[in-house]
Amino acid sequence: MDNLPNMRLTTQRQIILEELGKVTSHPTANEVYDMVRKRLPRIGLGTVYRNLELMAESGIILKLEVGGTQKRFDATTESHYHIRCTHCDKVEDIDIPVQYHINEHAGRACNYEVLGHHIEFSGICVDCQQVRNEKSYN
Amino acid sequence: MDNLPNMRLTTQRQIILEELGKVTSHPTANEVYDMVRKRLPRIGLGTVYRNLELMAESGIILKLEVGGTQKRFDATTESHYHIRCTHCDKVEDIDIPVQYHINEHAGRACNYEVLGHHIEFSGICVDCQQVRNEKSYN
DNA sequence: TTATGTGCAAAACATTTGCAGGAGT
DNA sequence: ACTCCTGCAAATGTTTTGCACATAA
Repeated sequence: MDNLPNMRLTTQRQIILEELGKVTSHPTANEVYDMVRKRLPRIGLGTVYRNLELMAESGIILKLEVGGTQKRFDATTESHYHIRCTHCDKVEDIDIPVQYHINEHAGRACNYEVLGHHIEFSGICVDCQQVRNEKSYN
Repeated sequence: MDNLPNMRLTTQRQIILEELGKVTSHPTANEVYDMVRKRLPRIGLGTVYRNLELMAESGIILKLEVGGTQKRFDATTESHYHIRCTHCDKVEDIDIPVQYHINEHAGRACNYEVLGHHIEFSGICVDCQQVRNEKSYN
């Protein structure tokens, strides 16, 4: 945040960043709002959106352009991949090596100036597998 | 559509499918609505949404869970990847081989039952590169 | 005939924005 | 002081839904 000129260090920004840093989930703006509101009850949802957007632009957090209806945010900016549960829509990190070379691959295959890529796996998380198994015993 | 029991072959469905098949772009529901409305002026946007969703569920079209604010749809159901322009938000197919094996990779790395994956590249399309070049001559 | 589908309009969400007052620098 | 930022509320944009009527099977 301090690497951006004209970006003030407000209480709201500090707390948003702190709360985002506390979790390993990939919360939506609304979830961040709920977390932050416990410490700053009067904060506005607009402020949360504005600041998550700004921080993502300046690169101190990551905005996940994943499927689903809501954007998600992540305090970790290192490149990594995600897996989303098709049942409960939870998003988790997945620990497989990032395929840096496929950007060049893609660059050769199209006329775009390729900037990056994101791999999103879909599957069924352990919790939802469990629920399914319990159901099949009925 | 005919592989689904209880799914009637209505004029609306046929035309939605036909129009989607005509284009190689990856139209949003609203864009499909505009295309279809030229032939069926009284069709409702809700009908378009309902049917795109149903067809995607039954596997005769593809719903792209890409970034951006709107869902996009594709008459091609074969697995392939996409690139999205970070300037104009256009989505195009990208012709690099699908990495079937990385699902197994992912399966070993997490406890999910991995169902599939999608790679979304981001970059700048030729049109937007052009615009940028023109601007820099000012 | 009857379950399913449609058009229309309203509702439900997610996100953005305008503005007057508040707070970092 | 002088911007930039915030809270609030209203606006916007996308998708879903309720319902009475229509229509494919």
